[in-house]
Amino acid sequence: MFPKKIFFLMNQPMKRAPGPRPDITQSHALQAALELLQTQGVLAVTHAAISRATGISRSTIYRHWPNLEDLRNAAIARAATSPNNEPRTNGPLKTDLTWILGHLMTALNETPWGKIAPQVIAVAATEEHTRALLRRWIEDRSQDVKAVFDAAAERGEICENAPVERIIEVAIGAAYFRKLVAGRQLDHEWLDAHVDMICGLAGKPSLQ
Amino acid sequence: MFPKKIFFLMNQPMKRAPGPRPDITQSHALQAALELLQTQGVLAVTHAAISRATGISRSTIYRHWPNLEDLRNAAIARAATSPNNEPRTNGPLKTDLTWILGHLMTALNETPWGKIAPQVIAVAATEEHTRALLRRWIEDRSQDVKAVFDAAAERGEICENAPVERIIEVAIGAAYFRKLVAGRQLDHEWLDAHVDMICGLAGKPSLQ
DNA sequence: ACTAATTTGCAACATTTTGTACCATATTGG
DNA sequence: CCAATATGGTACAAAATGTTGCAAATTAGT
Repeated sequence: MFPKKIFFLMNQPMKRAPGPRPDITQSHALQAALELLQTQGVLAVTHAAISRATGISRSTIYRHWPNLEDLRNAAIARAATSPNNEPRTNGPLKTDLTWILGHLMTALNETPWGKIAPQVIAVAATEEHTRALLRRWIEDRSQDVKAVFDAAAERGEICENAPVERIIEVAIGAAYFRKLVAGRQLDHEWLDAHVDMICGLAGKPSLQ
Repeated sequence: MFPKKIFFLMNQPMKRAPGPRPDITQSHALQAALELLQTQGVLAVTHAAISRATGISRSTIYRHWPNLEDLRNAAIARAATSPNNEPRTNGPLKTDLTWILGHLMTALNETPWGKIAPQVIAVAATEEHTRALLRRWIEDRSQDVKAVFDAAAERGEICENAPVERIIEVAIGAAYFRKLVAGRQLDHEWLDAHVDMICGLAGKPSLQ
């Protein structure tokens, strides 16, 4: 017992956690919350529903997240982890734009983010953390596109007085609006036409 | 009593409704629901909250709308009534676009619709009627802009192979995204630059 | 293998909200 | 004044949030 006491005194926290890994339960619960959010909206994300879906008891869920809002935020945060999209900045502007906006398109079409984004936007209107998360996501995407434009500018492919910030906003905003608000499809036909349009806004007429 | 009986037999329904005008209670309740939706999101729209805000009893609210979803939809429908924006189609494209997109700007900035739109978009993901309402609103705005473009085309101000449908989507979508998703400001400076951009997409180079 | 820490599941409980039903009351057209 | 109707209040069942206490299962360290 003597060495144990020494050990205890040395690193006070004694942190290691036994019991079934909380990571697993957390992961399951968040996954279930995310699916409810995707398929049935904010109102359907309840402790009872998650418990039914995962088999995790209600009290355990309360232990991990003190209230429902925290759980929702955690689930949203998990879906908002940016896919590491290295933007390509070698080729001509049109090629690079097709690459990076194609990534945005698949993110909206095929990842959880695309499905929960409308809910996130609604929650962000009244909830601080979610608002920050949304801003961050948009900022990240904007930076990706900006990198493409900066490289194109360096190669002299861009009209000097082009309002790059606004063009980026239009490039991303139109995709969001078409898919999430208007409920129309984002496909390769759309992508090509969209990229043409954006290039037309920024590129030098002589290069088109 | 004889004439009364005759009257009764003549127009059977006997429809007139005594008691305090239901229109007023309905109006108050919907107004309260709308304000809750604007300030605190979907989750805050409850019978109790509306009752507290208006003084109308809970049972009366239930009589008017059998469940909460109906009440929400009614409140949303009330805010979605299109402001009768007669688009101007006389002047040059740039002037007309500034007029109609200025109306869109003020709608997003100053009407209830601008504040509840994020909530509406979220609800529309899982609720049929709201989805239809949202589509309708967007369709109406698109038609306004389209009228401007059609008139400009008639005057020969528009490049013939310009993808008008896509340009309209971008014109409206960018405003939505900037205001509702990115949380940035729509002001006259933005409007002028945006109109310039849109004109650049559609107009003949010779006219600019 | 044993101990001790920690997580989990279960049950009980108070509170809030949705939704229903009934009854007395106030209002109003005829 | 009468009859129809809307309203307010209360009572009630069901579901959801959030809290608390306790027994059982799991696991790191000795």
